[in-house]
Amino acid sequence: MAKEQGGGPSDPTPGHPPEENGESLDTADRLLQAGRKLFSTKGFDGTSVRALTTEAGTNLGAITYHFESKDDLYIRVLEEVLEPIREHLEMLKGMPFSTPQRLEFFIRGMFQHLRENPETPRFFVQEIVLGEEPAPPILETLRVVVTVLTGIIQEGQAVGVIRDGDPMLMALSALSQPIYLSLMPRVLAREDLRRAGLPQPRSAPEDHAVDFVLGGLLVPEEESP
Amino acid sequence: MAKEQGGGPSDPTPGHPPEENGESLDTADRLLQAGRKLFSTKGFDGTSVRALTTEAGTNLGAITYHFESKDDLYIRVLEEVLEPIREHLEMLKGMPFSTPQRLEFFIRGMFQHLRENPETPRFFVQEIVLGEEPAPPILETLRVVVTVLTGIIQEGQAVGVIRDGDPMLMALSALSQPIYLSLMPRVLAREDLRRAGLPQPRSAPEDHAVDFVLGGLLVPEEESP
DNA sequence: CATGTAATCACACATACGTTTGAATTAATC
DNA sequence: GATTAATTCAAACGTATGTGTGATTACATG
Repeated sequence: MAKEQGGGPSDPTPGHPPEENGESLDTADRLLQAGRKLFSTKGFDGTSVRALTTEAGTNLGAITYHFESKDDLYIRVLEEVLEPIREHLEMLKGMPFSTPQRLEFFIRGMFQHLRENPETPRFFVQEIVLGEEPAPPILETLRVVVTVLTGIIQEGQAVGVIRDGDPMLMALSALSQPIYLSLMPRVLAREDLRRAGLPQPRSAPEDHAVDFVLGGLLVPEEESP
Repeated sequence: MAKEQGGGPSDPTPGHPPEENGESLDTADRLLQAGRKLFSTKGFDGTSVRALTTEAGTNLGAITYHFESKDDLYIRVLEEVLEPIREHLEMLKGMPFSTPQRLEFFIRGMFQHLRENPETPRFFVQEIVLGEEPAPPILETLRVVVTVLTGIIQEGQAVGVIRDGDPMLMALSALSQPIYLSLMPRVLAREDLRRAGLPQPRSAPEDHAVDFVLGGLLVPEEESP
């Protein structure tokens, strides 16, 4: 086997250009792309190495060569998918916003990320629900998100703009809306459900989520007496 | 093969007592029970026929005999798990409650069901996220739940106790809380996350969910001028 | 007790799985 | 142009998969 032991096929120092996307990605990147697509929609166990390598247009052995195993490819995909979320949270921390503005910024940022990366909530939910325990990148992301959100909420409670209540559960409820509302409408829009008379969403989930979460967390404004 | 073509091993008219649970369930029921446990925690693809029959303490061929196939067993499990939800909704329809009372009744009823049947939300999100399309029992349950909830919300909007907004998205948000909040706290209570300083929930998710959903949907009460 | 059906069983079948192997090919270095 | 390392490839490995087969046991009814 022509492979150094370090882990992965050495750094591609020789002249690879920044890689336009579409066709001319190198094999490892095409495998990551195939992993995003297939793992997210069919799950880890529902995705075979053969399906991945076919989707990536490469050979059966490519996963073992470029990554160590199917498991390792999966973890790499997960890390790539979750990275932008933590970046978004870093931005959130450094901004001089009020509590409601922070919450709205968080929700809209999450929606934007999930719109651009529809695989994310699928991975997230799979990891929460399946297997002994979620993979490390999921746990770490969850830890960061909940910590930041809980902090924002406690801050708001101290100032009196957020209701009394368990900050941790409030954080979970806020997080639930982008995840849940980026998954469900697609399902409910199915042809047969529409024909069965199911009412369809008429407004943007994003705007609804902001109203719903702020309504659920903020102390209601009093009418001037 | 000693099996009639109709589908399933004829009705057990001969003297089966109502079946205490625990040990003395017959093979088909033990397989359904094993399916609940394994399918819900490992997914369809992650659960082998051998794992199921071993868990049920029976022979490898038992699934093909008592059900037609692994797929058929899965659908049967799904139907059994979802049935009580529709029953709960039937009760909800017939009750002379106000809109907020209806919403609270729905949320608490869902929490109770999910507490007694922790597999339900796992099946639900697996079906939403994995595969081409959710299985028929899921779609039908979803249709009923969303239809009923949307009706309640529209009714409340007509009377003026519920805010303006898309009734369908409001229904989804209400449904999201029992599902999401019956899954997440278990994950966040993990030992390593607690050691990493993650704040832990201090109150009942059920009570929080009622406050959060009602806060997000109801028109805020005005202070008397 | 004899008969017939329901249920269980051990085992075989064909296919699909993730990974390994070693040769063939490509691309960079001297 | 020769040498070397990186990558791709076809084929094979051993194991696990879902289902089928036919014999065997359990049990109610005549």
